[in-house]
Amino acid sequence: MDILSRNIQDYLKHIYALTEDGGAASTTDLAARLGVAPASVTGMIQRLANAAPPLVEYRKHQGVRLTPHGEKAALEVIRHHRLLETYLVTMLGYSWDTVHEEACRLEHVISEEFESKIAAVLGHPTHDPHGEPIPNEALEMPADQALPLSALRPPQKALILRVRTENPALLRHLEQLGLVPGTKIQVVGYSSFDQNLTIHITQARNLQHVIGFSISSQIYVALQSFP
Amino acid sequence: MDILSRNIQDYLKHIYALTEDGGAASTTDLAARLGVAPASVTGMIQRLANAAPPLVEYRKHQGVRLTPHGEKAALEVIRHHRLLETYLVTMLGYSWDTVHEEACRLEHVISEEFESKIAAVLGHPTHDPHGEPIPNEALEMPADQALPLSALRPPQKALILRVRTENPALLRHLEQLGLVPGTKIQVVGYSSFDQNLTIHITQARNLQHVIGFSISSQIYVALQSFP
DNA sequence: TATTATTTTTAGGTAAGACTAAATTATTTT
DNA sequence: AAAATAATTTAGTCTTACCTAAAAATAATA
Ligand SMILES: [Mn+2]
Ligand SMILES: [Mn+2]
Ligand SMILES: [Mn+2]
Ligand SMILES: [Mn+2]
Repeated sequence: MDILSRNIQDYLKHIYALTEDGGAASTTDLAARLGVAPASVTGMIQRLANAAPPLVEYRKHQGVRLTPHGEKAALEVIRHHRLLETYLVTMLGYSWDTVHEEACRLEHVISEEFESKIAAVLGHPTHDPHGEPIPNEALEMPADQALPLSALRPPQKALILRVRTENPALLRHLEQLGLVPGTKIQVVGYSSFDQNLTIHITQARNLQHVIGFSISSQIYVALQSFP
Repeated sequence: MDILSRNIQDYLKHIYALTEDGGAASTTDLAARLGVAPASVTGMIQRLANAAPPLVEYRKHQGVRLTPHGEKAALEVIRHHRLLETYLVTMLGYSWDTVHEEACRLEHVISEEFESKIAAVLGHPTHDPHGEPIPNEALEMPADQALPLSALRPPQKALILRVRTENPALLRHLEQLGLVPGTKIQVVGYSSFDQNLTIHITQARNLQHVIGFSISSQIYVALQSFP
């Protein structure tokens, strides 16, 4: 298993995302993310587990997690992806809702030379246009203590760090609302019935929005010191 | 045959190159260029000929040529390739002997948006770093009346237009000799025994090189008006 | 705990695109 | 024209990566 096919690279990338916070990645979740039948995932998972060296650790019906080898390979793809997104937005004027698709194709074919050249041109960025951390050249992921906006309650204040979606329509929506990385906000309302949050955008005088859980759980923030 | 696989795209590109000056492309030549067994080429050619619409015209043992459909597809890939090469050299500092490989992978995955963005950034270039013409947006190939340097005899003068090789070692060699697009030269010697040409570089006082046919036939020039 | 419902795996198939070895066809040479 | 050589095609396999349908295992519910 010397050179990894682009399909395998995508599998590893998605397994990484699904296992980032602890648990194992289930067959169904992977199938949904990859747009593929669950049976196909089972087949691929078995190949990844039987590879030499193994890329995932797998116990039937228990889901998968990455081995150190698999994680390294995943981080390499993720670095490519996020550097590319940054490059496309910064240097070629892509909008943040369209970069993902392009980067998802390019990530598998660029050389290490290309990677290091765009990293240099960009000044070795640590975060992509959505605020996602970019692993450094040694593939270490910059740590941050982000938590989902959905976990906040009034009157907590926070700084938006990243937006964890690739959905172009949602990204355009968030941009319209001003809920982008770098924005300072305050939670000013919460409804326990539907989990809606009312968000006030600190910089703007009377701008506030009511957002549902499916949005607030995708936005990651850093809590601001609070008197 | 709606979307063409990258393998098919490469086949079409190489068929274009082999048929550019008239004739048909033979199975063996294609196999050599693609780094694949002749039998594999036969298999692929049959698929290309039976596609709807057909991409090549094929008669057993007679070689192939592109249909108008196939040619359009080939030119699309060639435009991608040459724009990419130009971008990599101009914007990312690649050297002209290393761009080919990178462009050959990227050409199959960039979107039309990417194509038009880099074309715009570069100011819609008409030639790539090797002097090869870049088809315009309508996929029309800019015409030029280039002829191989190997066809010249003393004391003809010429301007180097392009270098038709992807061989990194040869490209580095030519750069060293100063035989790059834009250079003005004069043929000052010819040996009918080995077809060697002695080339004088006009700009430089006493710089001249003896080059063999396998090099001079790869360099394309425009004849300079001659008294 | 027994029965459903959900999730996951197995079994059997397909399509691309490559390979090798053997068979054919074309082209040269004698 | 026959024989030898070179080029091309056919036949039979292989790998990757997907699919559907059926079987099996796990989780949820009565
Ligand atoms: Mn991808
Ligand atoms: Mn991103
Ligand atoms: Mn290519
Ligand atoms: Mn070129």
